Amino acid sequence: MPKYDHKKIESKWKKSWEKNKIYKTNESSDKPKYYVLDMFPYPSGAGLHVGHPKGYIATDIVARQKMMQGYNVLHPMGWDAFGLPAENYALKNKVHPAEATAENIKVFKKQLGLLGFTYDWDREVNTTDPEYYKWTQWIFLQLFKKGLAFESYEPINWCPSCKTGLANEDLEDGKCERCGSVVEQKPLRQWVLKITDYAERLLNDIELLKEWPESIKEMQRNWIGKSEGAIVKFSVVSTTTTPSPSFERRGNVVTPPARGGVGLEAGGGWSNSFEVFTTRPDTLFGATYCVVAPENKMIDELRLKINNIDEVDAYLAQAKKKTTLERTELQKEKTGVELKGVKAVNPVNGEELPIFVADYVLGNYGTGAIMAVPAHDERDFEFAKKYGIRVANVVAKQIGDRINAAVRKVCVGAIIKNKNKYLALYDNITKEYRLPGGGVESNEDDVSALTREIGEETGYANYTIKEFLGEIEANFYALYKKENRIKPFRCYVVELINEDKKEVKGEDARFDVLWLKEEEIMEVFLKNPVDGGEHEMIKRVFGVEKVCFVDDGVAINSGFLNGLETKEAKEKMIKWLEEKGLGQRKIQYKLRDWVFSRQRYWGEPIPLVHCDKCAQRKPKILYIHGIYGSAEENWVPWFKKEMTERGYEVLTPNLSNSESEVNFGEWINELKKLPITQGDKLFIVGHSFGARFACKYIEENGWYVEKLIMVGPTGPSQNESSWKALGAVGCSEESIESVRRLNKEKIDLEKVNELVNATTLYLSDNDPYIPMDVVSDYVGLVLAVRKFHNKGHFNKSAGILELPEILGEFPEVSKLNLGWYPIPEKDLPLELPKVKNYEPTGTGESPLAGIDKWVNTLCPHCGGPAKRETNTMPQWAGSCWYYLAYAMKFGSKFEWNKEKINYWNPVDLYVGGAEHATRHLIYARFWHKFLFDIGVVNSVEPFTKLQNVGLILAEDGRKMSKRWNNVINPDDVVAEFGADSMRLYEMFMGPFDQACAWSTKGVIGCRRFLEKVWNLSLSVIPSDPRTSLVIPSEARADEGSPSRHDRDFSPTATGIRNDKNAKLEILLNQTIKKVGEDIQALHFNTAISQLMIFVNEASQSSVLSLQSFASFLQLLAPFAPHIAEELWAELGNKESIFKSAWPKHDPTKIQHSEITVVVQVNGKLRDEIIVPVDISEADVKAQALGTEKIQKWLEGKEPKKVIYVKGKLVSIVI
RNA sequence: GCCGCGAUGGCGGAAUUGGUAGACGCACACGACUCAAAAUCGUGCGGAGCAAUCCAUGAGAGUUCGAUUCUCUCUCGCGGCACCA
Repeated sequence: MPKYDHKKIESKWKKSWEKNKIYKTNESSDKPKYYVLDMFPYPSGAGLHVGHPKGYIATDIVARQKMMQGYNVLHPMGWDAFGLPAENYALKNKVHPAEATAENIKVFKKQLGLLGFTYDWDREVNTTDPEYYKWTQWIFLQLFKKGLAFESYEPINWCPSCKTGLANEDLEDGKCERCGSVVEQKPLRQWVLKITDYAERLLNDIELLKEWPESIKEMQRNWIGKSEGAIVKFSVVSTTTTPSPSFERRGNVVTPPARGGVGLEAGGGWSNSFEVFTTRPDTLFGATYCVVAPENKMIDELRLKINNIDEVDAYLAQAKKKTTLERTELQKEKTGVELKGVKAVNPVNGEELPIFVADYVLGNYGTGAIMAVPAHDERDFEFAKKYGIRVANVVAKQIGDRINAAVRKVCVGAIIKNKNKYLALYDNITKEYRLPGGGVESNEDDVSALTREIGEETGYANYTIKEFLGEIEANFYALYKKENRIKPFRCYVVELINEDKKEVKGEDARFDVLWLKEEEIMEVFLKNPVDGGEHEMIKRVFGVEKVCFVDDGVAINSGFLNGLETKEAKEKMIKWLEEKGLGQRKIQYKLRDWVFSRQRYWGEPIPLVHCDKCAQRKPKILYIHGIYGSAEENWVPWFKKEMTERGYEVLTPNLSNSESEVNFGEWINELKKLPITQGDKLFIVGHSFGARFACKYIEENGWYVEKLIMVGPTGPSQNESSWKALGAVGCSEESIESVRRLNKEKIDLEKVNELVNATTLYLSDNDPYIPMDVVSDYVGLVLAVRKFHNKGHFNKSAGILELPEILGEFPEVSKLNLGWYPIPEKDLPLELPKVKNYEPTGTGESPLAGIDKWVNTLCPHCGGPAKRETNTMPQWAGSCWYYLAYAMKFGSKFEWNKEKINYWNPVDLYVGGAEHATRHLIYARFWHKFLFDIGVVNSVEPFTKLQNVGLILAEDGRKMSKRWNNVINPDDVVAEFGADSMRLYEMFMGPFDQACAWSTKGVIGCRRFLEKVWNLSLSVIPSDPRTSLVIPSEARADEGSPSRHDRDFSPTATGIRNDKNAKLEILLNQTIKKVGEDIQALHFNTAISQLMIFVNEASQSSVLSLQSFASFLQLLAPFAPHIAEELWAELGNKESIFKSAWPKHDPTKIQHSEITVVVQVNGKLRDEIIVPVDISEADVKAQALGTEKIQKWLEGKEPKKVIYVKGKLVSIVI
């Protein structure tokens, strides 16, 4: 047999596998499915280095093992090919990005091919393929239709070098993640995805991700950044007496939105309130000033009331110039300017507080304004110190538990001063700080007690008592004595005369005497968790609150909150605010909406069209009243006024209310006369009978409705008592009969559901006509149900003349995307036009904007002239759903085949770099949840198990990079040592998820191992005939019977049966067990180590059977597929090793009949004994005690205790 | 600053329901084979000591018969977030 020639073997088997399509996967299989996925690569021009394939090797190993274990395995590969680098490369080299990408993919594919992966290339996907991005666009359109994509003009992060807007996730330290340029804030029209609507679910469902690394989950939690707190409303008063001139806008001010914050009074007055967000509503009494962010529009609205507006403007201009980077990184000192002439009124105590503008408050978090509580917030504290603002302490440290506290005798304590330092004692036993002092004995006065204590505890003898600070009550847990205490504590200031001291003896020697500076001693005591009165003493000596206290504690100086712990105080304050209408509970997230447009060429076109004419049309609300109802009663007039102010057109037809019966046809006819046309943003509110009728109307009309709100709707669940109640208020029999009739008439709820984007149902617990049960009448609709208390039938007889809750159902008009229409789905994909000039413009316009022929189109709605959206999607779009695409591929096309998608979904194992934690992995989870919501995938989460790949560093320990000239190319490694050696080495380097430096010597070590295997085969496989051992594919290794084989080389037949043989058999079984388990756990390094142990042992023992060697090859096959396949064939097998069944270990053969038990004396290893495996505890103990060595260690003493750990050790305690 | 993770021979690393620390590989040393070298095979390989034995898993303490594994404090390194109220 020839020497191990990797080149020959590897090319031979690659061809064979390809030809026989052994990796071809299909869904028609009765085997269980297993979906292993790699994060698909971005095909860069540089090609692969050895680090890239590490993850692919791991998935390949798992895929091959799973195949052998009888799973139907999907292990695909594709290309994430849109994005800036390809475009930049193309620009530089004057080739079209499509061509450059195709070229790069070719190189990548060839490189990957060298490593012998199991990809089913028939399922290859490429995000830049129009057939692929047809579906990226389709998903975007679904998001658009559900109101989750909206047009925004807020300033966004703009990279001046990449010339495009970026999402929050695309920044690193305020710099562009791609090119490192400092990002600017630029107001820009853009498309934004409302990922924040999913924030809560993205956060909660992290719980479901049991098999994700904890670190990634933590990063996602932090990124989502949930904070619970409250919104508090502060009113603003003017302190200037000069009457303001008639209101006039200055400068280029954008019309303020109606949302939150400051509103203008109708008469053109000035703003009179603003809102802040806080997580510490319990500290409201401690607010001593307020801060608004420079971006906050209230400054403009207040400007006529601000006396120092020039100074403020200067600050705003300066703040605007600062980049995000400067605002965060160069944050050394906080700056700000007071808005003179106005004051904020603290709602809880009416105090007038100064208002500042300062850029330490962010415009895009919370409300862009804060209440500042310097005593309990580090940042506010810093700012307050700088500007000399009052600090008001309203939270005290939580001290002992009063209930179980022992009242102690009067104590004295001292702060000892020496020059500018102060003395603190550090207790080495309890690890706490305290001040010298102690109890006053019955025969002492304060001074003698103090003198005694200072002497005992510090040793100092020469000092004068300077000042008595008064008595305080200290309530605390005394660690040293382990009890709760309350003590009257009398405080003195003492000054040292000189440092002469006596030795400290006895119990008091446990103290270290520390001399601390003012700041240090405050730090030590004000932050010390245990406080025996020191906190208060320090405050009295140094003046109040020079250190701010941010922890939870007990409310003080806080009116009705006094004495409550932080948690309770928060709750009580929120309740108070809500009752008074001065604020409400609020949950805030750090997660920002996803800026989804890029002003570049190489991305998916956004499939929307804008029609100026249609944009002029207001969104419409159709209100349908109930029987005997009208549009002039109940809350309708109020509602009409409110919504008209918000920019909606509210249609409230009075429908014919015949005394005898309602004529559906007539109602429909009357509604058809209303000025509503297809394509209008239409909202429908139906009350009572009007609600059910609304469903009927939608069904017949067939137009798309943004939202249907059903208030106390009639339904088949209404019963005799509701009819009676109706009769009682004078409803005629005929009318009741018509309601009954419509209730019975079938409404196609499924169709209604398709036409309506969202449905909400309002019910009241004391509605005389509508029982809560009507919910079940509408289960066909995906609806939100809101149950109200005590609102009757939502009419004037229940006293309902306003229904404030309903206002929240309607989005701001600016988020309704007026004038925007999706292109019809049948026209997808909207292909990226082929152009000559795809350079970014840098103006904020996409290069596509310059192609008139492409831009100008017709409005899908009115048929008039319209323009296409010219921004493209970000690189992350295509990767949000690619794992589904592999299951959707049919030839060169994709098809949303739910059955096939759901066969594979979710991904069982997903392997990739940790750098995607807060981008791809959040974006993909978001899209997946959305797809679940619209019913096109069957799981809430896309990836069951996630595994991070550790980086491979260069041999010098640095990152592999052209710059350092330390890149190792896999092609070279494969050529020199073979793909099998490289695969083996990359898995052997260390723990899979850990970074590790490349070592060529290490590769050689793995190569040597494979050569050993090769040589082992020489000694095992008889040279002739070659068809010596065939293991049928369905055979299990552990049940293979000798009769199935052409020849029998089993140990029994050859007559070799000895110790060595049994030993090797046990080792093989152990190896089968360990390798199987280790692959499962992705502990490849230890699996390989076990394989090495087996080969070392087998090489030396010369009793290896063919059968055992075959099992070994099966274990090796996932790691080193080529050599394993070659030797497998040498054994005479006609079918691929990957069609064979993964070996199973024999549980009776993993343990030797005799085991070594070690004997410890007092925890130290002293001897070992060899005993039968089934020895009894008594016997093993007796034997252990009996050995010569142990007898020597016992020195005749009786053992106190003998512990036996089964099969491992005996521990003797003497 | 906050959050998370980690620290074991000359190097990569193994061992955690607490039970023989250093598996496996690399490097190194010696020996065999060879005229010689490479390759290969064999032996050794944490430190100290002739040895018995002692010391050793970042440092210090604690719990335990017994700690790399659990608890506390600290140091260093890596990753993430960073004025998010």
